[in-house]
Amino acid sequence: MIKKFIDRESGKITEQKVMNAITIDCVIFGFNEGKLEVLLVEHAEGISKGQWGLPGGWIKEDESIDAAANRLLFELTGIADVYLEQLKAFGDPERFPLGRVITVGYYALIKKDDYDVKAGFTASDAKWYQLDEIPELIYDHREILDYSLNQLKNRVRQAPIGFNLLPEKFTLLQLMQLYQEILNVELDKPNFRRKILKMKLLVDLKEKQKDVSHRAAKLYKFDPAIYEKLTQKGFNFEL
Amino acid sequence: MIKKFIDRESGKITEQKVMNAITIDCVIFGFNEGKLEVLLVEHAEGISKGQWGLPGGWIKEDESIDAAANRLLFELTGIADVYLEQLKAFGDPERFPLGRVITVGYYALIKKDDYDVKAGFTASDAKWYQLDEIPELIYDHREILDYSLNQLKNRVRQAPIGFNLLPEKFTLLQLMQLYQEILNVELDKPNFRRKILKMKLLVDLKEKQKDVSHRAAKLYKFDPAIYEKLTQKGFNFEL
DNA sequence: CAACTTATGGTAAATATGACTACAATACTA
DNA sequence: TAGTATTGTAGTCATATTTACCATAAGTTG
Repeated sequence: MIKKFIDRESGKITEQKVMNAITIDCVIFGFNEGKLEVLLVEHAEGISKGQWGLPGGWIKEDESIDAAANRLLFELTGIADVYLEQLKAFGDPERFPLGRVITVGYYALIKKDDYDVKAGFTASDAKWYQLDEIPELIYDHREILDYSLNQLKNRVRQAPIGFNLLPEKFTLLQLMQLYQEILNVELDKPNFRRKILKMKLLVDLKEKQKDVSHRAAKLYKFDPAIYEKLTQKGFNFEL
Repeated sequence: MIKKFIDRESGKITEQKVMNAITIDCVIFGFNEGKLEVLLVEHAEGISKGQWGLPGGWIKEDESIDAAANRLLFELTGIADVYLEQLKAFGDPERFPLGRVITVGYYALIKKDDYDVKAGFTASDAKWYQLDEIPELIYDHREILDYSLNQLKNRVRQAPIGFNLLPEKFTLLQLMQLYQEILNVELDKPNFRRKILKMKLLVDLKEKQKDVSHRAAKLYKFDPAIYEKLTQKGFNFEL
């Protein structure tokens, strides 16, 4: 695409090729047995055949970026209606070997129980990886992944988004372990439970765990409506 | 740009037009007499002639997004070497009336004293606006501005970026007023000064204000090198 | 010098944090 | 069935941090 540029000072007109291709790449986080995991796909064709990367694809002409991210997420993994937030645009001219392509990074938080996302659910292979087992990734996907991890660490302390990684009903210990894993810290059980409960953000479901080989813990759920009300009263989630 | 899509399940191939134009728009913040200001430009030509908007332009084929943002900032305002950070990509299909254009938003923090940015420094008009006097803006620029304000509020509490809006040498009261304005809160002078000084982040310049009609305050400066050292020791800026 | 403005230091109550102890409930196992 | 292991839940207390003040110092202006 050729575009004319007018120099404001001299009035000179120059022509210059401008950017013309945009994709979306999505970091999908899951939480399983105390470990944070990321869903990666193996490319089945093209120059990156056999290599692992983030699920992604092209944005269509008539859809918003958010819509494209949701569509691609569903097309590639069957995942829908999840927490999905844009990270930023990545646009190093050399990031894609076959030409200039800018990509918009997203990250999703999913309840792994809800989606039985297994290897082989699409034509290309797909697999959950723990953070310390991530293979080499194509293009700048490692950079996008690292950026998303950092973003997750920051956001999770400022907003109640961690719940998106847990089942609908969860125990306080599960919640604490989630934060321990994401923030990479050790927390004190009694102190953590006090801090969370004091926010009055969680709904006590008056239910207990079943089929556990120890004292069953109370189950709670997160209610966005309650959070909404609290924020309107000036409440600020902070961990 | 036409692109082929392969449906992973059915193997069907469909063709679809994909995105093909990207711009950059930049929210430039300044701080003057206790008020946060934004630099807007009046479009001199085209369909939006006479209307106000954020300074911006096209990304070139061979430059990174960050480089494009820096270049445009300089071309449009003469501003260089300032704090400049990407917000995110904005891509509603209807955001630009003449076709599908995605824009990458940036925000810059500048020391107004350093740059004598006045109306008329480019062919199109430009002017600083206080936040409560912003005129109607073209396209989705109001949305980008609102997003940047929110981002600024969040970032300014987590990282020492506020100094970028102040002169090289500043007083603690100036710093406090800056935070009051950005965060929209009232702060206590003695408490604020203690909190900041305890971080040992500021360099006491052993100088005082001059030509003020009251007791002169000590001048301080922010030293990025000190901040660097402190963060390596595990220090986390937080206000 | 008095009145005024801003800088800066001090202090005490309230709140939050962090470390630790104790005990309750359940299930497994010997 | 008694003991052991595991996790859940409650309580305590010292310490650190925050917040809301009061007081005084150092200048400027008339």
